[in-house]
Amino acid sequence: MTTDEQLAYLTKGVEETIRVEELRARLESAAAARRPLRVKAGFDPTAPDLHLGHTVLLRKMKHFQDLGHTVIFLIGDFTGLIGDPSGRSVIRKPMTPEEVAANAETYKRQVFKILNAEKTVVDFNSRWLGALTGRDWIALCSRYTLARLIERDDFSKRLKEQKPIAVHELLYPLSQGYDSVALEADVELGGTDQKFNLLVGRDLQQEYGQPAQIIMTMPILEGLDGVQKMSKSLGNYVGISEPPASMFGKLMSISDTLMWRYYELLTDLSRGEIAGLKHSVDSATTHPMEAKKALARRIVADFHGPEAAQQAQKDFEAQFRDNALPHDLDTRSIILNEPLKLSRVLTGIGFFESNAEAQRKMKEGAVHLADFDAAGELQWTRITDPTWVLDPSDHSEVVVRAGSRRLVKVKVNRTTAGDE
RNA sequence: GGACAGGUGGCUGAGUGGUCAAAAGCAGCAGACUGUAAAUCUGCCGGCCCUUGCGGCCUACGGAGGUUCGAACCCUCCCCUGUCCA
Repeated sequence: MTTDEQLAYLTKGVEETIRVEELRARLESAAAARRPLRVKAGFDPTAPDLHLGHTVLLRKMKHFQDLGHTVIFLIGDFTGLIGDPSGRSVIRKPMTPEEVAANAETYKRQVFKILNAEKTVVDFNSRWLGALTGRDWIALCSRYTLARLIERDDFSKRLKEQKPIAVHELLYPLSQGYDSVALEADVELGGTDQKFNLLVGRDLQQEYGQPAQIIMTMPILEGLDGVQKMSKSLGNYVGISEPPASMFGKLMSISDTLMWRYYELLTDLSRGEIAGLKHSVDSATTHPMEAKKALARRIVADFHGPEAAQQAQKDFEAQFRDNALPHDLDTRSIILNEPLKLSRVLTGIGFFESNAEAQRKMKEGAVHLADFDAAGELQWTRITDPTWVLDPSDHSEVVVRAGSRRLVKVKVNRTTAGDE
């Protein structure tokens, strides 16, 4: 591959590269020296539950691996104590080594669905940051200025809005920058929200007599709501370990506009191919829902394989188009000896937060029970009476649905006498 | 250390003695319409209980006390945040 081809491959989908010319030079010198580049990306140790938003970055890391470079998957177990100053933050409780190790394992299990395990170095920044002495910290801090730190968007914004900024938060960019020094990183990847931290790394490396790393920022993926970034805490995410049906369903619920963004960031289709598909939808040749199904199928296949993706689509169509039950219907067992209000059952299986909410939703007509009639046809009955009672002697199992997303089969078991 | 301004439900933000479980907006959930899309309309949106009623009870407006028949609202002390001065 020529350098130009490599550049095109590596910068595809990237929001910003600082600087492309430096990357070119670094690629060339590395090739000449037969030395792989050291490519670093940091991850928070507290959220080992990866979602599609993370895969945008992981894909880019993989591209570097494809070209033979070394990817360092850095777990920020030390910086995790500070917390990235993206909100108001306090000093977090240190995690035990066991917790960190457990999270790292979880990471590996998920990350290697995309990354090549053999070409990935997993490291922890507590290895060097934890070893710094007080003097080392002072030395590190002396190499940067307050004015430059508060240039950071989060800081200047909070300053302007008269919101608090704790002093330790200033250490976050410095610590992350120092990681690059410790690792002698050639390239650091991150989301666009990481730009400031990545730039600090460039500066600090030069302060410590190293060539400045090239930084590449990846777009932040919007969550299912299409507005806020995909995040677990906002609940607008698709986890990469989720079962196929759930992934498929969530992807089908995104807006048509967002669909194109997902096509761009979560599939391997080229821009040209995507544009072609979009044109086909715009000209009413392809129904938008079909385009969305294709997207969902593609993404599910990435993590579960094509057969599972195919099945997920079939189930989806059965459930929402034909009003049937999915194949892998969730089943919950409950113990019930006495008749019990359905509202309590619904709260018990986690459909609703409280009995009060369950009753409210029942009144609103959100709750349905499924039964098979004499002809074996599935019949849905809407239960709007909040006092409706489930009698274990009438039902050994019921299928309940609340809203469009909550659907489960409840097995009603009775304990034998004296078995409490 | 001083002066001043603030701390209300997931967020923004009204309310300054009873009619306040607390306006309004956002977010969320549900219903209708659909393609589990968008837009729109409607309802809900602290908890518990039941006889599901414009029902009863509990908890809640930074914390602790106090005044009052009654406090998010008044008083005292404390904690927290910001601005300016030092």
